[in-house]
Amino acid sequence: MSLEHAILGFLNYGPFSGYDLKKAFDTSVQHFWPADQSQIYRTLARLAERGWAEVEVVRQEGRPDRKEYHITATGREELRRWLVTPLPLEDTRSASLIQVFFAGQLSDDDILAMFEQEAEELRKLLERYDHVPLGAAEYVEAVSSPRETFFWMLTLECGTAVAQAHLEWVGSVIRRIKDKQHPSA
Amino acid sequence: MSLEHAILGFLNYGPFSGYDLKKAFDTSVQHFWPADQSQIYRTLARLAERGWAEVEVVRQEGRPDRKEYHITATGREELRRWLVTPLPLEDTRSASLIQVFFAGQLSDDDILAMFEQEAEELRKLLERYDHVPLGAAEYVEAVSSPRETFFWMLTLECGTAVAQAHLEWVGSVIRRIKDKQHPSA
DNA sequence: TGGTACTATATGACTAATCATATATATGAT
DNA sequence: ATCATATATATGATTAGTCATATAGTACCA
Repeated sequence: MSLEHAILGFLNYGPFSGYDLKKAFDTSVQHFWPADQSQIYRTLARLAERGWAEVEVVRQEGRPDRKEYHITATGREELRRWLVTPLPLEDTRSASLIQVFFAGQLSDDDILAMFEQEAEELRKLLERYDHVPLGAAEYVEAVSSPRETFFWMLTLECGTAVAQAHLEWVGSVIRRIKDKQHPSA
Repeated sequence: MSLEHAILGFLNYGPFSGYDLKKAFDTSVQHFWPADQSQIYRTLARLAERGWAEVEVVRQEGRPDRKEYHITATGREELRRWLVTPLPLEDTRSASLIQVFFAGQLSDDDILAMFEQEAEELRKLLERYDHVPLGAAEYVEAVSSPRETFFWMLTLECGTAVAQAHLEWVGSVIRRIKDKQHPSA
């Protein structure tokens, strides 16, 4: 499971609580692996069960107790093993391409609206990508290794490149439909 | 649920059995919506429950009976409603980007191997895309509307454009690492 | 005193999808 | 004979992920 290994990746930088992890996910890897709070907690419990992490309950003043998870030697081995394991290409599941596939029976106006809307979403996505580095700044400082930061930024580059290509394709489709360069029946 | 509507889309062309649908999915929309056989059957049962399709048992000579599903008027309405409903951008889940994110701790050789492997997978994917039209030819003939075919081909165009952009990004990363244009620590 | 917000963890219910497997009929090849 | 293959449908078990909700401590403000 990938979430397990993403969490191990963070734990390898230092101890995290579930609460910490949720914030870390939301500000750094959310654009390619969104994580649900309850799933993070359940996965942490599983990591402990498997011996990949150990729990330390930390009392705090003025705040509820935290359960800090520390990566173990076995956990490090498992992380390393997974990081060098070739992954099969994940298969895409795009509901919006289902809409495109069956769009022939809609009017050109409906279709145009559909694509315009998708273009709009993609532009918003690209803008959100622009703001990720600000959110991740905290973790960049904490780890503060230019090498780590380089690879963090690569993930953003990838998302941007793919979204841009997608947006360009949508643009080309809109142009063709506006110019009536597509079969009407 | 998208699978429901993808199935409705096919039923709108004519009656299908679960067996037919599985073949139709595998040869036409699999590249953006792979569908499991057992899930198709369960979903068909649900479509009938909801009144979006009706079952007709067809006896055959020399073969087991087929259960043909026919779309109903309500089913057509539902399909039409869904097709014009704006969909939120689905969030990406890329395990391989998790690997990239935490790749900093690996050696350059390990990292290079990882990206080379991904490039290889993407090239294979692009080649598979080239062969989709042949598989879909049967359905192109059955429906035989240039307009329908146009939108079918658009989904392939999209997949190709995105995969190509992805591959180009991987290539640029490989080049930078080979040229040592990245932080070593 | 009440309200809100933040920190922190946890569980129950559900859904979509996958995997393995079962069942049955018939054809054609070895 | 028997084995593989194609046609055809179905169920049980499991997993990953989502959503809603519960609980509880503390702080700060009105």
